[in-house]
Formats: sequence, structure tokens, C-alpha cells
Amino acid sequence: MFKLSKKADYGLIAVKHLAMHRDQHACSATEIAEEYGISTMLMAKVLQKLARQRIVSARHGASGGYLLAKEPSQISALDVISAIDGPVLITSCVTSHGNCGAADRCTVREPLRRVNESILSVLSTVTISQMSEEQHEHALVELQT
Amino acid sequence: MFKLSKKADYGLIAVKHLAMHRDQHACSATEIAEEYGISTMLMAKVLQKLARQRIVSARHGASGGYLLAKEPSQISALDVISAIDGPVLITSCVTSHGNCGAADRCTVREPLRRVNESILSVLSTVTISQMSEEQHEHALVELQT
DNA sequence: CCATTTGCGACTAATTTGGTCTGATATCTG
DNA sequence: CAGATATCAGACCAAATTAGTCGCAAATGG
Repeated sequence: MFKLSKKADYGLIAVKHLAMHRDQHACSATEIAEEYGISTMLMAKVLQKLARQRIVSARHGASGGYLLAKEPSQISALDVISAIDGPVLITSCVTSHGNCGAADRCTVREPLRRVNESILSVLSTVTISQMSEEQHEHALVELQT
Repeated sequence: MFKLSKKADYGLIAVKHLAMHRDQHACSATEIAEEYGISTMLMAKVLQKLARQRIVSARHGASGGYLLAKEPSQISALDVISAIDGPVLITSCVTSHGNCGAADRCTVREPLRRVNESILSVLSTVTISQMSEEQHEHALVELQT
């Protein structure tokens, strides 16, 4: 309904993991998968997609694995998500060459296109380095909800 | 992957339609569905859900139908979407009582919870009345993309 | 040469979503 | 009152999407 796919979720976990192990050894798909209790096969697929989009770089062979291809501050959540799930579109109509059949009659396309851009901007604002810090100062806020 | 369900989409269309026909007659599900080329049955279901959440009010019987239950400026896109699809959660883990299995090991839950809140805030900022105006001044901006 | 690891595509299974049908109840109109 | 028109609710099926698996090829390091 409005949910991140599990693959995208796993992708974020993996990228964050790589960010935390930066400048150490390359991490294999198996290693990451096991650490978080995720299917090895699936994590492998996810990392392959990330590699194809040059978000991580891969090293074949024994003691190979994956490394971040950029600085954590240069990778946004949107980068990771769209690398795995394709472009983020809240409806199939938001592109101008809409294919939703009722295209011309549809009165909500333009407003939704704007909402879509806002979401894109939220997602591209959040970087991996941000996701790696902010663990602490939030415990307080949590209590107020 | 990150998409509005069609039902939610139809819901927005319906609510906007009702907003535009405010203070006129009640609109039946059939009437709205036909105007936008949507399945009557499905539109009926959508409107029922909106009625249950008191976003629209229903009138049974001949020449009955639906009317907005609030001012268009008091209905947000989030109201409509969550009335139909349930609460907006970008992952199943964002609630504190997470059920994602790897809950404790998962390092992205808290950052994603924040992203979720940003999205919620975007969606609750957009009202139906806004979606009914803003058709005009955007043609220019469109050209620059 | 061999163990390890990525790369890729085909495939199946599970879940979600889209959409239909049926029967009941409420309400207006003549 | 009778009949037409609506909503209401839930069960149900079909289609599409997503999750997850498998097998094989190609690198790479020791």
C-alpha cells in the first residue's frame, strides 16, 4: 500500500553495514545475511543490484565481497531504494506519459505528482551517514509520543 | 514497492469529486465510477470504507449517495489513504512492537521511523481543497524539468 | 587447481491487490 | 404499500506483485 519492499529494506541494512565496516575488509553477502538473519540467497541478489548501480563495488573470488563505492554521506536512501525497486512513483500515472487509461479524466494526477516529488526529496535528503549516527538523541523524543 | 494502491487512488478521485460537487446533490457510487471510467463495484467498496471512517457520509435509498462529511480543507490526503489502506507504514517494523523477526539486530528501524514520519507529514499537509485548486500555476514549472 | 565468491537468469511459492458477486437493509417516490 | 435505487458487509476468485530458491558460469586469491 505504501511500503518499502523487503528487498529495499535489506538493501538499506546492507549498505549501512558496509558503511560501518568501511576501510575494513570486504563483506560477503553471506556474512551480511547471517549477521541480520536474512536469507543468504536473497541478500546476494540485493547486493548484486546495488553493485549494478555502482552503489557498492564487488570483488570476486575468495576473501572477496562488497565495499561501498562512495562516501556514506554521498549515498541517499533514495539511491538505495531505487537501485533495488526501480524509480519511486506513488502512482503509475505520475509520469507525464501516463498509462492509467482514465488519464485525461483523472483529476488527481497533477497534485499527486507534487506529493511524489516531496517524498522523493525526503528520501534523497536522508543519507547513509545520517542513518549511521542518530541512534542516541532520540530516546527522549520517543517517550513523548 | 512504494505505490499508492489503486483503491486509495480511487478514493482521492472520489473525495475530490465530492468536493467539487459540494452543496449540490449527493453523488452515488455509480455516478462517480462512470464519470472516471472505474468499476462501479470497486468504487462502491472504496466509498464504503470512506464512509466508515466518517470522511464522507452516506444516504441510503433512491436519489441517495455520498456527501463530504467535512470541509475539503479539513480532509488530508493521509486521511483518505489511511481510511482505505490502513495506517501508512513504510516498513512493517516501524511500529515499536515490531514483528520483523530480526527486530533487535535491525539497525535501520529507527532511521526509517523518522522517514516514515516525514512522509506522514507530507501527506497530512496536502488537503483536498488544495488538490482542487492548484491546476493552473504549474504549467510553467513543468516545462523546466 | 580448488575453494570461495560474485553475476545472472529462470523458476516457484507466497502474499497482496484488484475486482466481482450475493444478499441484506435503508430510503425515496408514486 | 410496492418498487426502484442506494448503501452495507462479507465472502470469494483472479491477477499481479513480491519473496525467496536454484543452478550454472565466471572471477579471484591462495
